[in-house]
Amino acid sequence: MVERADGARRNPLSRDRILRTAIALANQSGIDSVSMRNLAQELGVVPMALYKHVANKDELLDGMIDVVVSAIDPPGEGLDWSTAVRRRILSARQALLGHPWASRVIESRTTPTPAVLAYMDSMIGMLLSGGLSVDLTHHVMHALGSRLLGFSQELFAPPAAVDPDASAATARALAGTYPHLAKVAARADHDEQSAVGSRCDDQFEFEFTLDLLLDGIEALRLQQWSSRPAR
Amino acid sequence: MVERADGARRNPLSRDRILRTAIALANQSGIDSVSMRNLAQELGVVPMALYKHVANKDELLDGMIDVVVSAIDPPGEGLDWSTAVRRRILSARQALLGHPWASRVIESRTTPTPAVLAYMDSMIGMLLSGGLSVDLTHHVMHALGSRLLGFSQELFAPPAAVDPDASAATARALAGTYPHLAKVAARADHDEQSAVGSRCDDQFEFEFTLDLLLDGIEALRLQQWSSRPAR
DNA sequence: GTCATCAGGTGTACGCCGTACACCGAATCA
DNA sequence: TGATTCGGTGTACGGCGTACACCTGATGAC
Repeated sequence: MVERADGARRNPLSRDRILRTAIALANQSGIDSVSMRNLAQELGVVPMALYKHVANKDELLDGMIDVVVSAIDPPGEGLDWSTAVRRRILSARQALLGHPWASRVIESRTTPTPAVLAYMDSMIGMLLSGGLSVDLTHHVMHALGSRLLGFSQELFAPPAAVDPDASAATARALAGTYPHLAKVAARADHDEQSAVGSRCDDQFEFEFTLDLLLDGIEALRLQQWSSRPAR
Repeated sequence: MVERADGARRNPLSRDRILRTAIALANQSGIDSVSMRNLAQELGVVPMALYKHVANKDELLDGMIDVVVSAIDPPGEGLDWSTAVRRRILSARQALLGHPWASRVIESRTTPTPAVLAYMDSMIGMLLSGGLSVDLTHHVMHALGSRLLGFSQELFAPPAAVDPDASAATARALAGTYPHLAKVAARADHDEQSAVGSRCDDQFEFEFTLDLLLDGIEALRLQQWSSRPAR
């Protein structure tokens, strides 16, 4: 009997299986629980076995990112550049939304992965064919930054759990020390929650800023803006 | 002799001295080298001694951030909101520029530190007294995000060292796989460097995007924009 | 059919990390 | 004078990434 029922042979390790398991683990238990040891255990294998398929942990993380980024929709056709870019970015956001760890991992990488490069390349293509100059396109890519991939660098993460009592207390304390902040925060809970820490509508904030940028860029395009002195 | 010359007594540990040493260490050797053990050694003390002054490593990092953020200039007086905010943000950028680790640490924190809260509170005050509605101010704070503190979430860090030969080779390889990207990147090296990986003018990119946002916001203010249906 | 090769999983070990806990000397104060 | 407290010490634990030697079963050449 060459085929055994023990599963080890039926389900051999592979880079792909490792990446998919790592992503599932990160989605479910957070990126911190993705250690080589944990991941190996999840796969029913000894930690060092992973190293036959990924060079090291960095490459593992890169691989995870590539899988997620590759799932972003391709650009739509026959749209003006602005709505095409808008839709694609919102699709990227959608793709990353189920992988809350992804943005943090992408940020922490020092070298872009192939899928990210491909995505950026195609995004640049959309801008250029939309009539933006190479010059403007360059600055636009910087301006959009990580927003291209659908996430924004908020200054601090939203509070995990909301204990109404506790946050009401903090709210009052905050109001004393940080009056302006309290004023805005009080408005920020959208009519349905009462505490300072309650959630904003992330999607709205994201689109608000995205449109602010896209509108500004379109205006620059129309006036044939250039960062270099015309000569 | 109560006063000894051995230095241990003359230079007792203190939270402040720990924080300043940690910041210096991070500036010099990178944030990764700021471990409790390393830091203790730097201070000529045993690792556990630190715990008499900071609760744990997270609190240490928070403290480091607070020191840096507290060094941001106070708001200027007698300016229109937009240039006031612009100057303050650029001052924040200046303050963080000598501490390249700071942005990454700030991003990684889940809870804002007092100094960051104070900074944001005063920034909100500038916006409100500049004539922005509470509603608009809220969205503006989200839109500016980490840019408030003078850094932007670039998608990947600049390549550390530039080997002309190697990057010329990569440039050619890139041009095949990512033609649009190569086109923009080729333009991006500002007339003085030749390779793909060469640096952009970070300061220019930062101000470009900042102005894009501020101009857009001023336009919204003028038209009394509101995210809520007027009633 | 036999044997060398080799891909892929294993076991052990090293040097880091953060930090819990018991300890202890010196200063402080009743 | 004796108890208390403050701040630095020493040891130890469980986690991490991963280098390295090892083994084993499948593959391919003869």
